[in-house]
Amino acid sequence: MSLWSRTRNAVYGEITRTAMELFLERGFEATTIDDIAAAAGISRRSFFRYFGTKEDVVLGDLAARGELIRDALQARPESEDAWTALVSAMHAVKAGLAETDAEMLKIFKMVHETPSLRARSIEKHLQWQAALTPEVRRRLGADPADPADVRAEALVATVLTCLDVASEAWARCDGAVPLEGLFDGAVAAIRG
Amino acid sequence: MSLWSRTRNAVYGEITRTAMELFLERGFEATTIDDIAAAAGISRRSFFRYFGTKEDVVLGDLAARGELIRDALQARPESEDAWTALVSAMHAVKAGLAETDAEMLKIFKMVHETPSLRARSIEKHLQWQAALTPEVRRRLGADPADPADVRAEALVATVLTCLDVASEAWARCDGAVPLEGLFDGAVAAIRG
DNA sequence: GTCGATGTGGCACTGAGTGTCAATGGGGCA
DNA sequence: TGCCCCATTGACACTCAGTGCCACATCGAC
Repeated sequence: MSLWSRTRNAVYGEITRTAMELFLERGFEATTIDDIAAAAGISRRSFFRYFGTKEDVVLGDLAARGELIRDALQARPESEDAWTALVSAMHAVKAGLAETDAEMLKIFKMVHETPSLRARSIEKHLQWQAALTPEVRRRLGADPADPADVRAEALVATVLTCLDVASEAWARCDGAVPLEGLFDGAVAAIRG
Repeated sequence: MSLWSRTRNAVYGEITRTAMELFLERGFEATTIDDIAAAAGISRRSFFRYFGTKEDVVLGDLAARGELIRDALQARPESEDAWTALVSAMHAVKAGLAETDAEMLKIFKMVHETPSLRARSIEKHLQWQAALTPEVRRRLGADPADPADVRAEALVATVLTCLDVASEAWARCDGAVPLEGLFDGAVAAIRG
């Protein structure tokens, strides 16, 4: 058990490192799974035992971040209104995906430039949305079974949209303006 | 010229009709392009001369709708603030994609249930966003070259998000609640 | 040491999407 | 009418992502 999971984690990390290196070097679409497998010293078939799709190598841990935001949201005081709590929760998990800002910037740009990555990234955001909505529904005192009550969905989706807009602007200006400020700017534009 | 474009339009329509029939009958992913081509009486290769991807058969004319919304937005009086103009523009183009509400509901559900369709659909929304942002920027008096000014992007993206949330709720409750009301509910939740 | 569970590689397959090429057939022109 | 240009088409081969299957190796438990 211990050895198995250790080697598994090691292989997982090795694939991720190797693949990201290739992606950033020659581009996401120009890198085939055969390339990654060969460079990581595994078989093509084994790659798919670690990652469901090529996109998951880049966006894999993005799904887990949804849980982080949800936890941060639940930690917000009950006295805060839903909108404020959501915005505060987003601030609490602003930690990056990559080691450095420069690397994160490269990844962001790659995601925005590659249609399939962009699409998957948005799918992940939809998962965040699903993870956050119940708590917001609770705070609003909405009937969880009422499908016509879209208030919680609207609030959650809008805050995530603000993050999206901020991320895109951050990548567009090469990280010159801090992401946090851009997010606050977007939030302020919606509810000044 | 005339005959060519006429036959081309005819074939285009024939593929669309045949494919949608198959999609609604046995599902989007269970229908292969070979199935569509065979049913429409064309070759597999010709299918790709009319549609870039299988998703485009379902979402093809969705792209053009972005231009419609932009035109509706430009038609709004200058005295309206950006948010109100955007919401009004959305109302102006609420016309459906399908003949009947029942058919539209089926299509909506298919899109929401199929990951690849869902992703493409959101990509189209991003195109709408790009089409609408310049006009909103103008109305806000923002510097078109300032990448750090995210107000216009935030407003546009949020209104489109409201539409998305409303559409999903509409499909979830089987069209029992009118889409327009759901959209208004989402908008009110953001800016009551 | 044997047994079951788990990881791995190899192979074949489906299905989307692309490039190429020869054949067909309409439209314009002498 | 005959000829040439050009768009469309089908057929074939190809790349690449992703999946199912099977045989083999290896780790841990008994």
